[in-house]
Amino acid sequence: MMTVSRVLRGAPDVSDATRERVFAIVDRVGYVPNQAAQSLVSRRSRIVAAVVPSIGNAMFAETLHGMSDVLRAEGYFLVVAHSGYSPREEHAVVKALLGQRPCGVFLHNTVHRAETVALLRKQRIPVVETGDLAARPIDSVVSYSNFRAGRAMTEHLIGRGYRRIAFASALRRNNDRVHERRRGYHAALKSAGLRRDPAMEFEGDPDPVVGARLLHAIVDGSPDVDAIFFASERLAIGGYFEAQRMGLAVPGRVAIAGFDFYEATSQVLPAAITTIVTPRHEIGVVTARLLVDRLRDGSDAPIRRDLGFELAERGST
Amino acid sequence: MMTVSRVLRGAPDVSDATRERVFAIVDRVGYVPNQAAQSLVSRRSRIVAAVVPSIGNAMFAETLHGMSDVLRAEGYFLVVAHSGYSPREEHAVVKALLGQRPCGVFLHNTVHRAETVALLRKQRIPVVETGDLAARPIDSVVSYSNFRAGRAMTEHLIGRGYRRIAFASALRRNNDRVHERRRGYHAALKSAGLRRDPAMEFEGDPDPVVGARLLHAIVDGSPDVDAIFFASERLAIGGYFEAQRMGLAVPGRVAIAGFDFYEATSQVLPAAITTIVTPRHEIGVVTARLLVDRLRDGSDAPIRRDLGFELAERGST
DNA sequence: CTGAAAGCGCTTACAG
DNA sequence: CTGAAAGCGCTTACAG
Repeated sequence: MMTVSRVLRGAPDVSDATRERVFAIVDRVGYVPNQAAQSLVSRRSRIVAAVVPSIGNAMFAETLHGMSDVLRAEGYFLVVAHSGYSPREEHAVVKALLGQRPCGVFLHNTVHRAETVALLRKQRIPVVETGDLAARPIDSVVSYSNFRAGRAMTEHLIGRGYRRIAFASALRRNNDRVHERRRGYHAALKSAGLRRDPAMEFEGDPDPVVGARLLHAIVDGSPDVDAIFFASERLAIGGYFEAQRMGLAVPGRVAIAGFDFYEATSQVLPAAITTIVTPRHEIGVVTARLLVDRLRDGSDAPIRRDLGFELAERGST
Repeated sequence: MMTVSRVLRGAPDVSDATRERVFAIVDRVGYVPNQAAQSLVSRRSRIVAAVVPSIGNAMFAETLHGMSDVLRAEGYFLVVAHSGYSPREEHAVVKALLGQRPCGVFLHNTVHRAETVALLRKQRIPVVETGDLAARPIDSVVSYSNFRAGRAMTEHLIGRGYRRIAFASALRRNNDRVHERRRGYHAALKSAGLRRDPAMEFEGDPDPVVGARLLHAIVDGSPDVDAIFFASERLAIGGYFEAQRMGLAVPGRVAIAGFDFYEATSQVLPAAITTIVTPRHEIGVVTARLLVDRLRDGSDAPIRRDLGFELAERGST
């Protein structure tokens, strides 16, 4: 039994002849070691737990994809769960996942309940957060800055000569990402000497239908609006087509900017939508590498990685 | 120790006073039972393994989302991995996942290597496949019929008076879903007395840029084409905008039909794209329920569920 | 280079 | 209603 264990773990001190016999038999009988027993006795699992707000959301799915690419190659497993954007559910999910004794935890969210933070800290395992470059992460953080991205887009619009810039986003409650984008929008307005106007700020479910409704409401309510920064791509796409339906030229009558890469936005006609491209896949890859490296080294120094973003200037602004 | 075990599993035969003491202490110290030990001794894990072609693809992510909704509520965990559309990698991934001794396996694919089928059958655990209503599944199958969907869309086009209908899809190799859609296309042509024309069939990476290129090639190469059935939504969206760029009226000059729900296709102007809406989320929910029910009953009767599809008729046809 | 002993953290099955 | 014994399938640490 010990010899099989050694061979499968690639330990030295096994004769070539024995090694080959073991491999042959393992192959023939289709033996796959029981990971539960392995992790019980070795006191380390190969399970990484990931909690995202929604598994079905392509943005988060892309990051999970990146993680999976690396973890699979390194012999780790990815257990996923979603919180439905609720800190309360996040806590319940994290607690349940800890029953698997994961060797690392990934949270696509940086706003947690105090008890969730305490629970995770107590585990003494690496925890990586993303979603925003949080000022005070639980442990490590791999992200881009929503504040800087929101500011960059607003500066872009100002640079193009727009002065009455509306801001429309997903619901801000419990959503640090959106909150930070809005802070960036405010910061850019301020440095340009433009006044913030609460009547130019909107939020709603991030759905194209809502985006359409918001665009309509904004243009009707503030006829002097000359640009709309949709800090959510699904709102942007809905707003874009609503502008077409209303016969408003984009960007002639109103410029439209989005946030995040949503494939269709680069395709739409007559003008593709200017947006912020975030490194979704890379965040997953870097997170997984960081976890794997730390488990190998046994290091526990928190890591902070800003992977940046790109402002894709297109015809809509 | 036994008493704590009983209380946490909700076993009877514990006095109320003891039960309360146990809960109080468990809460205070934040005790979460080690699932590895549980599954080792009880010989049943609470892990469901899911393999999809690509985690980042929104279609598959939506099904995983549905599974996660149910599994989480029932106390199960979802371990996900992707095969990159490769049967060889699928085999490696399935084998690795079996090390977790999952209580059930989900495969978003119905074309496997013989050794993968054999390996899974040997485990004596429920296996659910989806992607297509496979004729000979490993065990259970929860899906819709790509053949019927492909036929229904082609019949729709014929019913609208189109006669020279091109078919463009993702690469067919190792992709039963696309293969079946094409069979449905052929069946509909045949019942309508229309001739199949190999020069009207195309495949390529399912990317909007490829869709644009294909539309261009089809219209140039077969000037008499009057409809294009893109059996992949990302191709459809690319083709749709390319038609606009080329100044071709849709559907006046050429009708365009898609496959699968891709949010933007319901938004585009001037005409939304006719498509097949598949029950992605429901497939996940039904799959998870089926797994949970079977584990509870101990039944091992294979189940076959056809969840159907909807043909969403829109302006583009 | 190979193997026997001990034990990871639980639950099953049995005794009281 | 409560608890002691045995053991799940492995690896660690030690002996030869």
